[in-house]
Amino acid sequence: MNKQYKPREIEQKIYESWEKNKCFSPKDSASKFSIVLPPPNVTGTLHMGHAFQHTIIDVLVRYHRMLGKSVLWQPGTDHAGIATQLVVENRLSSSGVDPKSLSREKFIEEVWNWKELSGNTIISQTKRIGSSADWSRNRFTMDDGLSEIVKNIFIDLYDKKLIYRGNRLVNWDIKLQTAVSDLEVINEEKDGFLYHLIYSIKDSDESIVVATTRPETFFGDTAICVNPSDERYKKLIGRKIVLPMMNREIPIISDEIVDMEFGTGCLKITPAHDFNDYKIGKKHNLDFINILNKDGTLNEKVDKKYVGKNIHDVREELITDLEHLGVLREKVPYKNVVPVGERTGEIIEPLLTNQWFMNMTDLAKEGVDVVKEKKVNFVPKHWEKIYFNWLENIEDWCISRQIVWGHRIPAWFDENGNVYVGTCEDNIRTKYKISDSVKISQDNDVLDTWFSSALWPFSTLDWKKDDAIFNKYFPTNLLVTGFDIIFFWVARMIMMSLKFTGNIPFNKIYIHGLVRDSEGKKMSKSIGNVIDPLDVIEGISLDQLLEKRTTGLLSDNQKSNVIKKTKRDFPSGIKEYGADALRFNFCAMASTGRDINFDLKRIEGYRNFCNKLWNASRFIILACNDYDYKENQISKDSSIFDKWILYKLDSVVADFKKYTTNYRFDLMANSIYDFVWNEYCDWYLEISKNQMNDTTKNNLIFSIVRIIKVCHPIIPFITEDIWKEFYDKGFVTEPMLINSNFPSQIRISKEYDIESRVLKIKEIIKKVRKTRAELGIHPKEIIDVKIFVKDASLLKDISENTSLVNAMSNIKIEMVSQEERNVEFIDLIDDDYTLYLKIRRMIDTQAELRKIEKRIDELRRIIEKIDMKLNNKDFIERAPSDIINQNISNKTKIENDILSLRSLKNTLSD
RNA sequence: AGGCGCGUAGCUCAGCUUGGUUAGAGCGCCACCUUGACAUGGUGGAGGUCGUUGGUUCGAGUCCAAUCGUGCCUACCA
Repeated sequence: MNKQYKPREIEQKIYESWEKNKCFSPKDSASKFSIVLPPPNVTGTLHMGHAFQHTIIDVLVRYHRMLGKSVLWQPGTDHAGIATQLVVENRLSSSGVDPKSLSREKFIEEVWNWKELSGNTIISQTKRIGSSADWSRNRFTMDDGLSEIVKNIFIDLYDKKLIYRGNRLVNWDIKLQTAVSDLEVINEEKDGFLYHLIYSIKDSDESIVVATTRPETFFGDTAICVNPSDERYKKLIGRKIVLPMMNREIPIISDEIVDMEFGTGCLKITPAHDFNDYKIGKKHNLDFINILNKDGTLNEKVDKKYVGKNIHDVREELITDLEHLGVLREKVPYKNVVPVGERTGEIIEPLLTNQWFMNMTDLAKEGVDVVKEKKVNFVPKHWEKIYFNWLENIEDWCISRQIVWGHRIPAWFDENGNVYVGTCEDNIRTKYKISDSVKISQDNDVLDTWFSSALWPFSTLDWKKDDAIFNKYFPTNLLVTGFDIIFFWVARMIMMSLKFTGNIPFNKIYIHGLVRDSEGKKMSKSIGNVIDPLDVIEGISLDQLLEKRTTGLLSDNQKSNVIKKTKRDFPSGIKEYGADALRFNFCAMASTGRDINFDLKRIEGYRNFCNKLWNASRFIILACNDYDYKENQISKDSSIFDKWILYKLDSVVADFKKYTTNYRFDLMANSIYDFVWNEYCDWYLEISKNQMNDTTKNNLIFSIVRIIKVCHPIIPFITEDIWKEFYDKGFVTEPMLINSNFPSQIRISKEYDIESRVLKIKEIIKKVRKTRAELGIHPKEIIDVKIFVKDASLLKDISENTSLVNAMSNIKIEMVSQEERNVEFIDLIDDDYTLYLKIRRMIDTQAELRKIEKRIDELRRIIEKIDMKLNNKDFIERAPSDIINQNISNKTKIENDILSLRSLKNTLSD
């Protein structure tokens, strides 16, 4: 074995051997554990969020696999309609091809080509972090099988009248020229103005003033609305105003929705271009005047001068015109919220269009019920509120998109606009008895990507195709995902599974936090603060990192800042830490759903941990080189230390189980870290050096094998590599760790005082070390120590282990049978024993005395506090007796400490 | 505006559900140590009035109320 742990040399080879040996396919077993991967975008690359999520999943998957279950981790990717289409369009454009010049078929072919080219990137990256998904079952939402299910489900929902076609106001992205989901619209606060416009009232000299942030929509106004109880305007209700420039008459109506306090208390209504106005328009039966073309230009319904101009460009021009006409009364600065398309950054326009909708009322109710009935549970629980809130306010889902990459809607129109839904043209003609003479053509729209994602938990598990697979693995045990995706995925998966399989898709939903940069900012290409998980695994030079971070920035003037920060935070780039360290870090940071601030120093710590584990294994291999290990069991004549370490290891095993059930991966990681480093390496391995007999050798091997197993789900690569060494040495018989069994508790000892006995010995060693360090006595100088032991069991333990105590604190110990008072010695006093240290040489006496005084004062204050409790009648009467006893024994202990300190003080003062 | 989090050591975070050790960890810092698994290491240490104020209680980092700071989500009054 190498002296140093080098992840680069082992990780890829190990992953290949797992794949070659088909380790990720489910084993045959009665009990199962299954999980579907929320499909990542096929055009994307792996980011920290994926890496975090995959780590959590993989820990659970590997653990359950080691428990001997049939484990299926179902992977795959999502076709991401709009995002993918944009990528391909941009590629075509930059190679000089106008995407719009291609036919639908040709364009789709281009997308498939691109998918073949880039679609595997994220998969190979996922493998690089060790994900043990069953790649032989990899699925893609546009695959034939999945597409078939999508189509059939659409038809079924249509036949059940849950999907319908309607002319409604939708969020329209004028750049993409498609409807987008309101989840894909970001509301941004922007500086704007509140424009006060004067409309004159027909057949009178009077006028009315409306306030608006979007004056350009006035071309489409079809009413003015005031509050019915507004004294200022009451008399005007029912009158008409004349729309300036247009000379169109529109009524003044009234509705309680109008806030009298805001603006002028007078609202212009543009039903075809505003969601609230739409509702008012419906309620009051107003005209709906659409003033917009699909590309965002104004149509012939507006003043001639403005026809063909982009609605986002005309505001200034229009305001000038209105000012000339005397229509503009004032312009008040105002912060308003503007809806912006997530993908394009374009202002989203509400637009009246024909779209396909899914009625969500009943589906949502069932989705709420299963969570209320605890059939589906969120971890952490508070996310269910978010879930309820969304489902309880849900509107019908607009499922059609005006793009070409995606599942084409299985609907056909005849020349009169009648709609027919079926699997194909032939099916339609039979189903609806349409003769061949009638021309029909398929709808050009495709389905929202999330429609197919909603089916993912059952469509990927061979629903209606392979009952054996489906019945075995569905419902899945768990969904691991980010909170930002609760609506996109979680809610819709639940609703669609209930509808079509009659069952929930998973019974637990673990919601993890966001991975942020070290300052807590969201990682984003446009801010230039992204850290790629692959770069943490394999390392990256500063130059390459700078190049990565300065491409894709929002603006050029950010560049120098990004360069400065990157140089400050990563002066020599990023070192190679390996996938295991990254995974351990994610586990350690995964507390109760909190966001993670990504800290490289922390990763380094876990890389060091890997090195520690590596070297502990190496030590045991070297130490046991001559030992013929064949019995996988505990020797009868184990020392208390042998028993103690197995006892501690047992509780780590128990912890692991507990922390998988309550999803506390941070505590799991800490439990392992603390045990391996602070107990096993710092104490047991050091102790073993002083008692390197066959029993200990046996116990070293027995324990390290168990440790490697327990560590494997978190850090699979290094443990599998160490396992190979163990296999070669005959420590284990199973060739691959991934296929081995997770340790169960062995409940090693019936001697329940083992831990406290070992603790005593550790305490003696630590006391000596501490005194030595405080007095500045060189580590190499052997101190003469006498010990008087009152407790019989301790007396036995010490006499049997004097050489060990000597070696670990570099002293020469002598057992004495009575108290010794001697000025040459300082006393370290405890309940059960007193230590006398012969200190010949002292350094900086004054500083030492000051420290001792300070410490004595501290301890006195603590005693005062305890006394206050003990002297309090209420405390004695009301507090439970074990608490009182605890306080009493603490007091004794602290008093002993003070005595020891006084002895030290006296010795020093002499 | 409403909802949900967060505020504990220089930094990143546990601990709060179920109140009771001298409030913990990693990193960083200081001193010493190139001892045969590991300097990606060892030994020891310094560092915290648990955001603030009140309340409940024998006892509050933990429960309650208020308040300040901060982050996110939802909805928006045009």
